[in-house]
Amino acid sequence: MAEHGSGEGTVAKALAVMDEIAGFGRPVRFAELLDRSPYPKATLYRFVQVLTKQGMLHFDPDRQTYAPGLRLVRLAHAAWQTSALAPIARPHVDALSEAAGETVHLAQLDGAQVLYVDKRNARHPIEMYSAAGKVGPAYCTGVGKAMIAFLPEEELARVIAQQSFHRFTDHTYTTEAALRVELQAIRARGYAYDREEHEPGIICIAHPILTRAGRVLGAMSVTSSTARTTLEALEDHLPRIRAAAEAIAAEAQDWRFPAAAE
Amino acid sequence: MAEHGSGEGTVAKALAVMDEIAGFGRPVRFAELLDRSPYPKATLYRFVQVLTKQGMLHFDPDRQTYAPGLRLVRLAHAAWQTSALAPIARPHVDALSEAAGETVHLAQLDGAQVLYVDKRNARHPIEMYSAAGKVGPAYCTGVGKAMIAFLPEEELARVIAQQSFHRFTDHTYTTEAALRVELQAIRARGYAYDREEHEPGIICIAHPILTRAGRVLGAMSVTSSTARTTLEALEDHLPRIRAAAEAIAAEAQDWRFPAAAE
DNA sequence: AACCAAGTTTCAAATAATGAAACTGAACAT
DNA sequence: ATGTTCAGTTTCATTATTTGAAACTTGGTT
Repeated sequence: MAEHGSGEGTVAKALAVMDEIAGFGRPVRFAELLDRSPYPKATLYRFVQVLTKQGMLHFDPDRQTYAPGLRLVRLAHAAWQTSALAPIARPHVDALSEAAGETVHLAQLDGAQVLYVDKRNARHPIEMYSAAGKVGPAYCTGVGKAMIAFLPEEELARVIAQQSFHRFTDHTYTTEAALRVELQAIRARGYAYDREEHEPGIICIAHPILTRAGRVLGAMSVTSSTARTTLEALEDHLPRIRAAAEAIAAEAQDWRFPAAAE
Repeated sequence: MAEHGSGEGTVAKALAVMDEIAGFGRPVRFAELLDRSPYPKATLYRFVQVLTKQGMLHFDPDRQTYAPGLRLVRLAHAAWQTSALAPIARPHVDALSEAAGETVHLAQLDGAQVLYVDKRNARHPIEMYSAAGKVGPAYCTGVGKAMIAFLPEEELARVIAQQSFHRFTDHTYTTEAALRVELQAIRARGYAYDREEHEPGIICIAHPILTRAGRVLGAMSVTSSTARTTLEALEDHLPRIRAAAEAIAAEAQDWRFPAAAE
């Protein structure tokens, strides 16, 4: 009856193992995993076996290492395509980066983190998965703040509770109170700035993407560096960003999937 | 003791549900899923609940639909990055498409299917997830044939047994016997052609990526259309393709992950 | 108000997950 | 050769999770 701490479902545990492996950022040996894992050898072993047989992990027999598997890439493809935001936003992201001549990010909120779902880079035409799939902190990025500012209070509280408030730069807001003041300003203004809060020299202007009902779908930002421009200059792009964000919201809202064709 | 047919592990079942949902290619309602699912209502319900809580599925409360979730995108990012092939191959894929002025595909074998892990398009600079993550048949694509031709017999037999041999075009090989002859020719030649076997008007030349020991890592192709060129003309790119494939193989082979930096 | 369909909860029985310990086998040292 | 260590694998009685029929709730429809 009473929660005993060990009852969170087999699926959840298996996925935690996936996260662990993905977190390494490189192929790992079983023993390395075991060190970090709360599970006994036999249990972890079986998880890894099952996940490998399922294609969620790939085992390299030469090096005896495990890495996230191809089935994930297949599933993620479906996730991206099916998402109500990313495919719709794509042409707008393209157009915006073209017009602004700067890097454009499209992000969604994934729990308490920011997940970049698309990116268009100004110089190099684009960066692939390296961009899509990356996560970042919500409390000190333009897109992060633009999204959480418009969350209902209950959810916002949950998200804030999970922020690390690590001081990345001198400009990082490192307390809930300071962040709350900033979020209030963002709500009043309608969009967010990143004043080198996450990375020195990197600034951006970020706009939320909201449904008519005010639900947060994502955010979009135009990013540059202090070496190239200023926040004031970036603000020139505001009308475009706002227009793009609103267009995306409208399309995402009205959108129904076409009846499955072939 | 005896296999009872119903014992394949909870994790496997949950992943089957994921596949089912991903297969729809659009957000689905619970009832739709239930129709196609072998599980009773309560069981499927719990799976969907758990997967949603885990972020593997996303539930749209407005439309009451489920779709693959953001956690997948995060995990797939790790899969792509960690893969011993894709990140290494990227610059080579870039260079090859630049030099050839044609579309370049990078693929791996995922079970009996071809999974495209990267793509560079001649005209538009690139296509995102829409390309990476896509799957195709192994028996009638250039990259597919280039890979399976170099599989050890035992594995090849298993893969061939899983091919549909659907006739996509007049040129599709539709029997195992015919395919076996073609694979023999590919082994002799060292690379593969696609003579409009999958899509009318689409031709390509595909080269396997093999370790020194002969293990299949993937394949790479230069693709064009009969409207623009001929197979003979495409063959001019062979030296480049071969060089790229060999360079990738060499790098992938020697590659150790850098000691985890920050 | 009665009906229906979609979604949610319950609970005893059936099944699968658990993990300590024993085992295997390779790599290396003696 | 022989022993030692360590990484990886298997076993099996115990434990706790999953299962699914059925009952229930909810919201929309006739």
